[in-house]
Amino acid sequence: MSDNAIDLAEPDAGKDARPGERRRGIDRVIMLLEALLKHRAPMRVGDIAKMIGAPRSTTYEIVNSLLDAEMLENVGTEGYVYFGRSMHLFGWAYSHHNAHYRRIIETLDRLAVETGETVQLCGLRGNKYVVLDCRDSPGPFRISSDVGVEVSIPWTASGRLLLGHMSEQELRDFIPPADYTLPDGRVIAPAEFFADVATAHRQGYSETAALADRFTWCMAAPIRDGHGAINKTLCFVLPIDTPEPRRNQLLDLLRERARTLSLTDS
Amino acid sequence: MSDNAIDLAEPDAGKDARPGERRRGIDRVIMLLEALLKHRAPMRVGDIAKMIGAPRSTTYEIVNSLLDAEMLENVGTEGYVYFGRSMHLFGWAYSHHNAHYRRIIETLDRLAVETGETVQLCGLRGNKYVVLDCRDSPGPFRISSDVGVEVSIPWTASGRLLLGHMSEQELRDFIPPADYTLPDGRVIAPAEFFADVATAHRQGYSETAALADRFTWCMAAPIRDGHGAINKTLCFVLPIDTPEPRRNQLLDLLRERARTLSLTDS
DNA sequence: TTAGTTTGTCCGGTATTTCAGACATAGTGT
DNA sequence: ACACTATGTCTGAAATACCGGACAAACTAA
Repeated sequence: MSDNAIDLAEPDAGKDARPGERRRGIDRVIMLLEALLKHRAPMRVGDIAKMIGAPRSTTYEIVNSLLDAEMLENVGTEGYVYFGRSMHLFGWAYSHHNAHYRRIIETLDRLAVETGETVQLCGLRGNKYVVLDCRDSPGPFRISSDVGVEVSIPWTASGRLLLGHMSEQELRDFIPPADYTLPDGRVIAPAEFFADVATAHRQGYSETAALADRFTWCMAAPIRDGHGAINKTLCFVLPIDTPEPRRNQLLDLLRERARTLSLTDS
Repeated sequence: MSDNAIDLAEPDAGKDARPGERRRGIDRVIMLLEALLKHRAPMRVGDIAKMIGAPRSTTYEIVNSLLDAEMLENVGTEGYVYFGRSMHLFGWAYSHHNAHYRRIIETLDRLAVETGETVQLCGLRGNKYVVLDCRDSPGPFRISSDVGVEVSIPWTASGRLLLGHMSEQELRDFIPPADYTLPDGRVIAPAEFFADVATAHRQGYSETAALADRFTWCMAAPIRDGHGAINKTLCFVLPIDTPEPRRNQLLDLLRERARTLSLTDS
């Protein structure tokens, strides 16, 4: 209890964790990996068991299987486990299975080197926004956000682009109401957000200033797949005081590069 | 049958695939992911079922669960699946969970930029050698080897370093006899290999010329963990005709950088 | 057309796995 | 010393996940 490894403060905790319920090993594995990703640090088996609501004996069994497969590995002196080498290889295979993704990563690298700013590749995961990859600005003011951490869509510029294909009703159904509340307590009016989405769709880019936090100016441009759909965006995270001429210059660059990466014009 | 999606030509195929044997879902999942990694391309559910020796109905069930979790995703028009977005995130979390790995990757980048050669980060996976990450030479002669593909240890320079802590008897037990046979049919004498391992251990680096293929000169230097053990190596893959002065210069650079990355001197 | 193959789904039975709980051991704090 | 908590392993028993097989639909080839 000294460290709060378990955060049961989740609003939706215990959603269907009725005790005495038997679950499949596969589902346990999925929950375990998601829990580990959310926690972002090695965990002990006991804490994993509590976090995913599984019996300890079952958790040991599963963890040992995954350790054998190197999908997890022991870290630290004892008892802590985290993702293993196999996961790296699976993830690498995912990233490189098509030439398109490789081109995107190269562009990300080039943008970062040329501008010295923080650049991100963003997408959706379920009804949340995630950073898929990033290159942090080398400057002293490092505004970094971790790859893989789920963020409410309305907090982000990219989110406005990624939802451009949805009708207002679909948006209403898709976004959890709680996600309109910003970290500092302010609330975005849904109607305003819907208008932003429509604007982003029309303009082909999106910008937000001091939204998720007070210090950043974000701009995002869409990468379209072969069907014209947007499921990834390229994005700059700038200090809020970046002068307007430079912002515009960066926006043009971002849009041009994203257009180059797109597989359709539309 | 038009494409050979299933390669049952594996020498160890059907090792324990006695029909009528029931297996756990978890084990099926592990086998499935390994199969996908080995195949290195999207596969159809039917082919996966054959490759891992599972009933089709079971395979559909498992694949659908993994699709829901985004650990797999549909690719192409229909029926093909490959690793999904979640895998990328899990793998990314693995790569960055400690500062040490990040430093290693930065060094890899720098070495590649500075020298223009192919640089690799290598390690073991079970009793095979794998490339964990690489930066390919930008030149016209691209000697690339895929991340994650398992290779026989005796074929590699890094392998000789990674086994430095083993006794001759341990080496005998560890290496499958078939792994001494090179791709072109030549056979490495085990005694010679054991001597190489000892030499590499003593020298603190290892070199091989025209071993796994006729065109490459490989050199590897050890990255030691906090206990002095070697579980990763830094490695150059050079064209075989690289002049000796340059080779020596590169070897010095490689050894210096690997030493910098090591957490112990030993 | 027919015959053959593959895909995706569904269902009932049983071999197996998950579960709860106990246990020894180790650590912590008073 | 004590009480308390957590770890890792084992076991019996019951719930159920996996399996085999059947089925319709789609596709191919002759």
